[in-house]
Amino acid sequence: MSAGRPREFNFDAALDRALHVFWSKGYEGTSLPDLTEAMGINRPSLYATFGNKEELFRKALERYAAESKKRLDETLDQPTAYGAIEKLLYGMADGSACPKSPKGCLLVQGALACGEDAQPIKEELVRRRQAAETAMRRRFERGIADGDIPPTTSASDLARFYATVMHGMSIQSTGGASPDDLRGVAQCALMAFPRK
Amino acid sequence: MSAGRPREFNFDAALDRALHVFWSKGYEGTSLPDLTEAMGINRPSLYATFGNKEELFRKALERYAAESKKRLDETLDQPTAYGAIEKLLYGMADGSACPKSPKGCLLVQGALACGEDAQPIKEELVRRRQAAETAMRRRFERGIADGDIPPTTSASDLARFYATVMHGMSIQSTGGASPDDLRGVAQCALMAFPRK
DNA sequence: CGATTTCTGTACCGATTAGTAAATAACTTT
DNA sequence: AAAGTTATTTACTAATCGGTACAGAAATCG
Repeated sequence: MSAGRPREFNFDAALDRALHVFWSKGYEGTSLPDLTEAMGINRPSLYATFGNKEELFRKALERYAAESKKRLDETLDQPTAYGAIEKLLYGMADGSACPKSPKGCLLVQGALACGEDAQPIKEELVRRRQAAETAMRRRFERGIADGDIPPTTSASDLARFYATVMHGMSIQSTGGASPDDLRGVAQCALMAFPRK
Repeated sequence: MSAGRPREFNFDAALDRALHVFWSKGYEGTSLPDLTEAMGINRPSLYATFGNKEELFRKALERYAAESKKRLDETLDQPTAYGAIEKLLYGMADGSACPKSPKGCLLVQGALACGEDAQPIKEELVRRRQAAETAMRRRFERGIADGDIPPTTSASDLARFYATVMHGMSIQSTGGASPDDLRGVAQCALMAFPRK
């Protein structure tokens, strides 16, 4: 054990609380009192442990994105590209039912439109969304190589389309759409999947 | 002409400037100095003329939504439901090219995730998005009645799907997607349109 | 003309923002 | 036990937030 007074709170639990606040209120909509109250710590502890508001957000985002990427990769790892995107869309619809998590996707809710201060955060989220789209594109490229997607298909167009649908689902979710509503959206979106 | 000192700025022009600020920065991301600077007026004039920040937003939103609804209704008024949604999606893709307007849709960008203060605004935007979805649903119902959509189709599911795609396109647009990128999305989305 | 009305500009308000200085408390190390 | 290290607490800072009081300016009304 390291020297000095041990911290009285759990790092991961506190970060998780912060994540949930940012997730539901967005970066700009979250105040430091919001954070300290949810995390159960006071301000200097927050600053000493996590840097500042922006760094705290980035740490929370990192945790969210790591978990998120893991699930994405697992979900995309299906025998066929169609099966992969099917599981992804329905997974998102069903995941929206979870009452423990805020609605929607942090990469969308976090900082979509914002003032100058939050611009770097906004851009970081754009990059992360791009990364997710790229993962999907690669899965579709594999699908073309595997022969389960027609070779004339544009993998990047298709990936952009499904990324778009998922972002839209995030909005629908915060707007009060039920998991069943979202399953309907997923079903429609799958009708766009290219077939020979 | 009414008594008293005439105002030195143009009401509509100032409101339009305010709209553009809210549109690009969101409700919470917009500060009063942002507004007064863009509108070319000082604070007391803003309050005397438009109420307060929230009322100003609502007035700007009203103007945006009126214009938006007009275009939506015009666009949906096509001979076939497919033609209507086709024109709507491509119109959105091409509209994103306009350098005068901020990227994305105000109904999405305005207040997606926010703190307590902005919650009423957020809810108002949810209602407006719902209204747009309803207009689309009605067009699809007409399409079913007209016989150009298979009668087994769920108009509400289909409307929710295309609303979802459009919201997603708004996000793609702020994320830097080009009109061409969005046209690709539109093309994919149209593949989901029900056929006999 | 004077009186009235309405807008503009400056200068302010209290509240809240993100961030910190300094004292104390709790631990390890020597 | 003393010294060194780190965390917690309270209290604070400067800046910004949304909103306003008040005085002067510019018009119409009588």
